[in-house]
This record gives sequence, C-alpha cells and structure tokens, in this order.
Amino acid sequence: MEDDHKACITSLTLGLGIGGGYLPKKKQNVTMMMMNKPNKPALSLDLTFEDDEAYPKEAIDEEEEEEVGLSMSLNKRIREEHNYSNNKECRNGKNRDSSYNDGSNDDNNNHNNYCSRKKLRLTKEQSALLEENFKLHTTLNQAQKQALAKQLNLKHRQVEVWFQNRRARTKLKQTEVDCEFLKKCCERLTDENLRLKKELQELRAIKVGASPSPTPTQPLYIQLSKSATLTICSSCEELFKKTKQENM
DNA sequence: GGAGTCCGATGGCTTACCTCA
DNA sequence: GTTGAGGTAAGCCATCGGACT
Repeated sequence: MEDDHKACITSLTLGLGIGGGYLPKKKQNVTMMMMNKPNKPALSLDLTFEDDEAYPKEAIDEEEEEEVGLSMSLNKRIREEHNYSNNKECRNGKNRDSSYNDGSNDDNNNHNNYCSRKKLRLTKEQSALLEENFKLHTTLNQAQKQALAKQLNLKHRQVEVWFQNRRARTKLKQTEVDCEFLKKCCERLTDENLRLKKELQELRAIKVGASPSPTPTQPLYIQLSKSATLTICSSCEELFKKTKQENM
C-alpha cells in the first residue's frame, strides 16, 4: 500500500531558460558543458504531492540569491574602487568608436554633451525608423549600423546602444510575459493537484469500504482499473499503459 | 516638488576570432 | 602544423542618471 502511494507522488517542474547570461549561439551548448553549468532555468515551479522535504525550496532560493547578490555587489565594489563619478569625469565610452563624441551632431537637436550627460532624446521619426529596423533584424552588422546611423543622423555608437537597450528591454518584457504565463500554469496545476488528491482520497475510501478487499499483492493501478468511472490525466494514463504492458 | 518610469549611456565581463612567436 | 599568449571586436548585464509624467 505504501509503495502504491509513493508511485502516485507527483512532482512537476516547469523551467524557463531565461537570463542565463550571454553566450554566442555557436558555442552555447559546448560552453555550457565545459563550464559545467547546466542550462539552469531562471524560474522554476515545483509541485509535489507530499514529498516536499526532498527539495527544500529555501535552499534553492538562498543559492540563487547569493549568486545574484555577488554579481551585483562586485559591480558596485569595482565602481567604488575606481571612484567613478559622472559629475567629476567624462566617460567617453569604450574606445571602440573614437568619433562617438566629436560634437558633429550638435545641430540635430540633440546637443550631445556627454561630459555633463545631457541626454539625447530621439525624435519620433528616429524612433520609428529604429523600431522598423529592429523588427527586421534585432542585431545589425557594421554596415547596417553605419547606414542606419547615417540615415538617422546619429552616431554609429548611438545606433548600437539603442539596439542593445532594445534587445535587453525586449528580453525583460518577454521574461515578464513568461513569468505571468508560468504563474497561471502554476495556479492551474495547483487546482489540478488538489482535484487529484481529492479523487485519490475518494478512491481510497471506496477501497477501504469495499469487501472483500483486493489481494495485497495486487498493485493499486490494477485495483483502480476496475473502477468504471476513473478519470486520470494524460501523463498518468501513459504511465499506466506502460506499466500495464510491462506486467503482461 | 517628490516619486516613479522611461530610456540613452556607461563600465565590466565574456567569448570568438585573429595574429604572432 | 600546433599551441599558448595577447589583442580586439562585439554582445550582454547591471547600473546610472537625465528627462519626463
């Protein structure tokens, strides 16, 4: 009986592979293996019937939080160590594009003075064209960036940054959508879990009440299969069929 | 005018790729 | 031909901070 019960312990994990950090597509799988980092989902839901102690949730959460906390505090520490101050010093970017802040764009209503961090606001037309291009390609090559920059009367680096931010924010939005979806899944599965538990209890009650009781060697699924109105979920049904075949 | 949000910009980090000894 | 070191480019992430609501 105990074994039969254990066979019914159900756990469900939904994983969402988001936020694993950047890895170029080509080497993604290989690198993951080399780094010994399985593609750990950033968000996972775990539903179990009774065996929750096997996977203490707190342990996982603490691990995740520690990781995030470490990377965040490291960035801050580096910044503090180098005493970065936007007011005190001019940050000219990453020396990738020395022409970035050459001031040649000042007649474009942008007045890009990066030392005082005067913020560029893209015009509606510029934004629209960038959006249009983003729909076609979420990443651009050098030539495309140059061409678009020229077309928009912006710096190549500004187009690059816009695409970078756009990708990041699209990803964030998608994560939120996925998270919402998974929440709903979780709710549905919790309901289903509850329903199945109830059903199991009812079936147990029937079994206890039934006389004569089935032979103890008879597994529960065989006993249950005699129940004419039994409803089971598809995954249980698969398992049920498989086990039945194995026992034939 | 203070709080919240948006978004352009930045520095750090990682990886791929190339060159050269 | 192979290998390891060093340099560079490009992308992502976390964060900042000005502008706007």
